[in-house]
Amino acid sequence: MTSDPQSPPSDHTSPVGFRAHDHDSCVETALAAAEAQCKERGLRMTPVRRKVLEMLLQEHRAMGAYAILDRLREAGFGSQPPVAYRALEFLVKNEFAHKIERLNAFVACSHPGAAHSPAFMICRKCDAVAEAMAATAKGGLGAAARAAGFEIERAVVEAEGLCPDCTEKAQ
Amino acid sequence: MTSDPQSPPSDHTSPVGFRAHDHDSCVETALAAAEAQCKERGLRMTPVRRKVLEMLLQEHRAMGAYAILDRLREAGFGSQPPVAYRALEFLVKNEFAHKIERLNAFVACSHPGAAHSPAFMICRKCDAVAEAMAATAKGGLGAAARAAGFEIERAVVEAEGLCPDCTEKAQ
DNA sequence: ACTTGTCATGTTATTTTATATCATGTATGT
DNA sequence: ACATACATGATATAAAATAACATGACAAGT
Ligand SMILES: [Zn+2]
Ligand SMILES: [Zn+2]
Ligand SMILES: [Zn+2]
Ligand SMILES: [Zn+2]
Repeated sequence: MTSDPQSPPSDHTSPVGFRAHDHDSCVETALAAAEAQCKERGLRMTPVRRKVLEMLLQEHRAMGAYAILDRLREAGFGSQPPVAYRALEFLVKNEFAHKIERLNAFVACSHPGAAHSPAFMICRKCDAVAEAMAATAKGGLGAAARAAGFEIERAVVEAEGLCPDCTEKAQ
Repeated sequence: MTSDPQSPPSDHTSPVGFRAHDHDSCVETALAAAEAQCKERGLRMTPVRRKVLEMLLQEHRAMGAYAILDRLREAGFGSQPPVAYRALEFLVKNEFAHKIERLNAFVACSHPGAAHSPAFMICRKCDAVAEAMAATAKGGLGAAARAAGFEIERAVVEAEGLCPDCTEKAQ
């Protein structure tokens, strides 16, 4: 399923979300990378899990658990909530995907493998999501945390706004 | 209404930024400030809204909508979800309170009045919440956003970890 | 005082998101 | 083949949030 048949040739640059890129190969690459990771770390990339990851990669935007579930049903997998939630739990725990708290939705990771604390830019118009690496330990929050004696273990950074496309269209 | 009639003189160590402080006066001050703000801005601080804000200030930690609703019922207000959600919507919209997305819960604002983009430190053990001012426009995310052509309008920053108290106890 | 418009509250019902639990199935190591 | 751990499937329920509609309070203008 090609979302954009004639995507520009080699513009596969960093903040993946908002830049044109060869999506098919991007999906395949990421899937292969995930499989490799699983082998390496002794994890099981089962059919449901792979299917969910594939969907998230294809969409390249945040998807709700029940939207995912619908597609799983169509694809012949189990059709009850736990099926989707369990696959998502696996993908999130192992950092193949992330949860966007603000949307109660999920998105494929753009930096698989690399241990990271992600920051997201979420377009409020088209729901596109781009993932950047966040340096939580630095910056104002890190300083505030140290001052307060708070031990940061994990951080959620979600910026909402307009993606380049939607900004243009809004002229 | 004091939730704790014989509260010890100065051991009311609910964490504002995880620091002991005179909570009663902190609540009263904040409530008064909110009322003043409302007058100034032509908003209506009605009984339900005041009660909810008071609860959030008293608790000084994240509270779920349904916990709030329970207390509203006890206090003789309406007992159906919209009652709580509407009061919360008002408080959040006008920045007297914030929603903690990660917890589906709400917390009173620690910097009322000041226009701000908050960042939270949430203790995973005791649920205490401290609010810091975030400089989203600066920092790595701001840079990434500018590079990607993304217009940040609003940002959620939520750090999870251990507060000083819980860190100590964990020795 | 009466009318009108706006905003707030209350209630019912429903939707959306997420888990708990138990039974069954599948891979893996011995 | 057996024991074990892990995955899936299905039923049921919980938790969080909203839609829709009726009623009530209140102020502004007449
Ligand atoms: Zn990632
Ligand atoms: Zn957009
Ligand atoms: Zn605040
Ligand atoms: Zn704590």
